[in-house]
Amino acid sequence: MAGSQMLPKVGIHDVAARAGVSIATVSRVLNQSRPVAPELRDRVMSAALELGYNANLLGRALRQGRSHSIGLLVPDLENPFFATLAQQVSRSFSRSNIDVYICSADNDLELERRAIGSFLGRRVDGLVLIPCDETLSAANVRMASLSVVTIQLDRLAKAVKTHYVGCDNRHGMRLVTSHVREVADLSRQPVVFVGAHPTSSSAHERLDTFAKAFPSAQRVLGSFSFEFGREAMERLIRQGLRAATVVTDADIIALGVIASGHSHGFAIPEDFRVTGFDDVGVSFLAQPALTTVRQPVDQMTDTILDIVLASFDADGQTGYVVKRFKPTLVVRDSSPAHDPVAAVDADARDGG
Amino acid sequence: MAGSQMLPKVGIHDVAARAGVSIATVSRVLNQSRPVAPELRDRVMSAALELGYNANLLGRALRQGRSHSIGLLVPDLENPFFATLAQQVSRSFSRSNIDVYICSADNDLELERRAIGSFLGRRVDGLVLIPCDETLSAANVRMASLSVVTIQLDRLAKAVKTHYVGCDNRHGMRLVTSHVREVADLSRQPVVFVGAHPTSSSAHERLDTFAKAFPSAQRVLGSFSFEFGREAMERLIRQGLRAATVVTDADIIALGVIASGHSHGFAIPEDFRVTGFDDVGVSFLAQPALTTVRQPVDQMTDTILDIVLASFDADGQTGYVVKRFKPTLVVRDSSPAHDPVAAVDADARDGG
DNA sequence: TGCGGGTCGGTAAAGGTTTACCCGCATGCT
DNA sequence: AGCATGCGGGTAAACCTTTACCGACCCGCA
Repeated sequence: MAGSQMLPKVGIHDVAARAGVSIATVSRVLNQSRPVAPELRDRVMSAALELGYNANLLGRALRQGRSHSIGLLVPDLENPFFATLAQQVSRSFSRSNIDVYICSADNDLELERRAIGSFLGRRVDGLVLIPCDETLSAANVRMASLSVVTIQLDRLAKAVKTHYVGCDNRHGMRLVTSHVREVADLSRQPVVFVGAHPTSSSAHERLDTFAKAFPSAQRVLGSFSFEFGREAMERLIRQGLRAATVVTDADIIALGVIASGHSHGFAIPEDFRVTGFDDVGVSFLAQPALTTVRQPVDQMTDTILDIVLASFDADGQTGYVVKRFKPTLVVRDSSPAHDPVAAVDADARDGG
Repeated sequence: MAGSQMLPKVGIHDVAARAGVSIATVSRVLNQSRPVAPELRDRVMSAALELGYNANLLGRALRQGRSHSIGLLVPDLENPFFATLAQQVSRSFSRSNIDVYICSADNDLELERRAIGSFLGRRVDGLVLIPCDETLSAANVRMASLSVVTIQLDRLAKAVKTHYVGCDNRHGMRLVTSHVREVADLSRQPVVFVGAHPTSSSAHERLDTFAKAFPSAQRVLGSFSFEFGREAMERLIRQGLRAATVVTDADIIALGVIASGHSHGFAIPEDFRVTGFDDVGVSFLAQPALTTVRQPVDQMTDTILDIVLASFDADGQTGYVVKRFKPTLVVRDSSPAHDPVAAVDADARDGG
């Protein structure tokens, strides 16, 4: 059950034999780690080419103690925000010729543990983690951080010291609440929160900040998914809600909310205003385009690259980098700046 | 620039020393590769536990010639269909304790080549590829297939023999065209195609089949992205199109089409009917819910697992597995079965 | 001419495992 | 009692690199 002919694996010895030199010379030519006489160099190069030599990175990593790769562990690839982060981390690191290997923990602590263990066993040079759970992932993150430079991304596990790169969720949510307050005050319509259970630091921080701004507002909690957004909205409508501003803590949830609103014949933003968080690709294509909070993803992933590269040189224990980027509010049609009617006009101008 | 204290790496020798046995015994205990006297076994186990031993998988893989991992290379993680495939491949393989490492080629042939080279260098036990380009990826795929069991997924590179798992795109598109033809014939409205350039086999097959069914229909071609779907629809509307059935070859494109239609004030499905392909998670939340073609993703990834496992036992060159699953048509509101008015009633029944 | 130093090739060790092979011991059978 | 057998432990080789170290050679300078 394999190809027509699996080529016999060719190693550095084979190349050396064919070129009539020692393996050391081959290695030096291939890695340019020391000058080699032009004639030998050519012989080695063509031998390698003819044999189709492909270095065994296991041997190299074993010897060097470096694998030229990092691991990236996300809780769920189907969450488009994490997919975007993954793509962008790959992009940032590809510039430095460091392979990025992505794993999904599938929102499961045991899988998260296993994946981290495998990454460590394969001696990745760095580990970027988006922990599943604010408290329960702590042990997993700690295990990683003891062996390799570890950067938590977007979410932060409690009580474990590592580098962290994310956005200022409290600031982001404050942008939303103050944006939302104007309309809410004028219309005297309620503000409700639909978001993930605060079991991840980002959900936690966003919910906290919302609760401070609207202490008595109703809150419906669930998971980071389309389905939950939809169910939550169904429930609210079933409870008799007919007009409100719905603040969510993730675009995917907001999309579910909007879908449910539509399917019940409500108009957005006239009946319900909706806001998201993250600014994933789809959100500006939602109908209506989603007001949301944008995170500077490429700056974030560039910072991660910097941390990893810095960890290579200075292996003395410097402090931990903790970087929270300021997110920005992107006001779109799902929750217009002032009153819905004006916004509809703006939309018509824009679209027509 | 590291943790408080990076623990010194503990190897099998350390465990052996602490347990007062030889490294062979340690290895045998840890892998249960041969029976060991209970007393020694316990000593080894507790020694390993106390030292926090974590096997170096590089050493193991080097020795065994197997890494207990496979690579999965996708063209673009931000395409939700590929994200779903990736997630599901991970799930299937996690049951067999084989790590799945995901890389994104970012739709770039050179990155694709590099990623495959790295996977091979790290001696993955199998490689699952979704080639970027039907013709230009051939060399990359071939390189992989010469070294390791290679399965092409969803897309098939021309003129290179490997295993293949995908869906019957022609059948899927025929389901769409015959579904669409009824309405089109009645309403005498045009049918247009909006889809990706036929540079991948799936795009190719879908376009082909559509063209056979509607030879004179207009076609707008671009990339597998929201943005393209939107631009294409903008262009069509600018050209004066006011009512039509828009057949797309991917849900993400369909979502772009719908968004653009909405933003110009058209009603869907009354003015424009729209169909997608793939049935990604968002599509049933689209407004209106998207008619699309569903691929049996979990069956597909289970098949991949079977192929890889089979390749472990029988390393004699058996033939290649080529499996095309029959997709199914999922009719939703974006393109109702018969006439739009009836469909709106159905929607109301369903939603209310 | 003799010697110091620089250049560059080779030899061998090291990195962490698994496993083929060997050996000692105990057991059981004749 | 003697021998075959088998169980279970250890030693060392092998997997594929990189690289420290050595040594040969050449050049230039005194």
